[in-house]
Amino acid sequence: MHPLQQHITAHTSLETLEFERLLAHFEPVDLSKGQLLIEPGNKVEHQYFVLNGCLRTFMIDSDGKEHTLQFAIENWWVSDYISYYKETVSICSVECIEDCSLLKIRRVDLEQLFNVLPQVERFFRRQLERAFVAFQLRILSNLHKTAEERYHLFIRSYPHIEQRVKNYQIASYLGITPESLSRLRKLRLSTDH
Amino acid sequence: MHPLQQHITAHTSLETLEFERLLAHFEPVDLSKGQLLIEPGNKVEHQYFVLNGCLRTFMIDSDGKEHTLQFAIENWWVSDYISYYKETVSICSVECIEDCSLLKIRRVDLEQLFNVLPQVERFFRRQLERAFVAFQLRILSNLHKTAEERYHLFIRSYPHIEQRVKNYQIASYLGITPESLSRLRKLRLSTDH
DNA sequence: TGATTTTCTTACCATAGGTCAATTTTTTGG
DNA sequence: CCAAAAAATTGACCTATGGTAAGAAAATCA
Repeated sequence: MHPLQQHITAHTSLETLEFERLLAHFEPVDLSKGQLLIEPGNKVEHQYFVLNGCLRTFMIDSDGKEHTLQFAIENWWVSDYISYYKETVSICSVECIEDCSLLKIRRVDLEQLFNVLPQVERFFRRQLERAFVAFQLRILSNLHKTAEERYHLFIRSYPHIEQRVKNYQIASYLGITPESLSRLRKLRLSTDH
Repeated sequence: MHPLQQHITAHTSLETLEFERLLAHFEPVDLSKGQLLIEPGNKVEHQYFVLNGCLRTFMIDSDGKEHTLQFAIENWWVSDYISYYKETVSICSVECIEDCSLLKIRRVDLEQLFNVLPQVERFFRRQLERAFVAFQLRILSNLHKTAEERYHLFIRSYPHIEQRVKNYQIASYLGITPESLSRLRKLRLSTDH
């Protein structure tokens, strides 16, 4: 079964014929490590399903510092969702941390499909519910957990991501400097938590 | 026009007959200032539309400190969305900051309605898109802005909320202590930013 | 494989924001 | 309208994390 079909049907029932109608609107995108899928200042007309590889959505602030909003690996969706939904130019970058093989779909095409395939709209609504919950939990986590607790929560929650990304990228996801992360990691090695 | 109908049709087209079918599934809830709409440890089966009043969703951590996820006033939706969507018992409280008049709908009823009224599902999907964007922006904001910047962003973004809630509640939304907020405010008075 | 670039670590000092405790101000409810 | 409770402020001190800089380690690529 197609990885996208498997992914969708894990969450929402969808006939094979319906899936094929949906799939027809996706186009493959292949990028190599280091390339940018989305650059700041452009319209964001697509979202992307990850077949293979690892990516990161991040913002560069006025001091030149990077802030990571999300990582994405196989079977995750990625885009600059702020700009995708607001229909504004991107404020974030999406970079390939590894060589990537993606499927892209245009927002307007997807919204057209919602009119004829209600189960597709349902899938994306549920996807959004899960993402929304994840971000609410992350806000709570940032509000009351220490950097060390957030780091350990991160590696427990995403062990397969931790191994594929740089520490400075994890630091920018946690909201600390690479130096602070390095200190936390050192601490942990000696006290074996 | 009913405030809920006005709110929905501002975002998604919906026939009056469809609206009435939806409205039939809402029930009024009236609470007075200080009462809890949702208490930790219970199932969260409803979400609520605010007709009148002001509420706050917050979590109490293991140190007894409060962390505010959202405020809600007229024409906003409120619940403990983490538990509502995950279908787990609540980890958050929702309290009435003022006397409140709400309309509640049960999640299972709403999902039934999605099957017969696609425009209702569409409305809630779009609602979720907007909320998702707001939370992504808040994450970015927490990652790189100082407490002072976040405070001023808050009062610029929600001037009508700022006037209706306590400073310690704003502090717990920003992720700082009431004492720190007090110091920021003092600073600002003298340097008129 | 070796040279170059990138990432990670460490040390030292700086600072935003936290903690605690006392006081003042505001709000609440009888 | 007043007493009590809640909220806000202030001051003194503290701590987690940031900033900077330099060297070590790891990754990249010609």
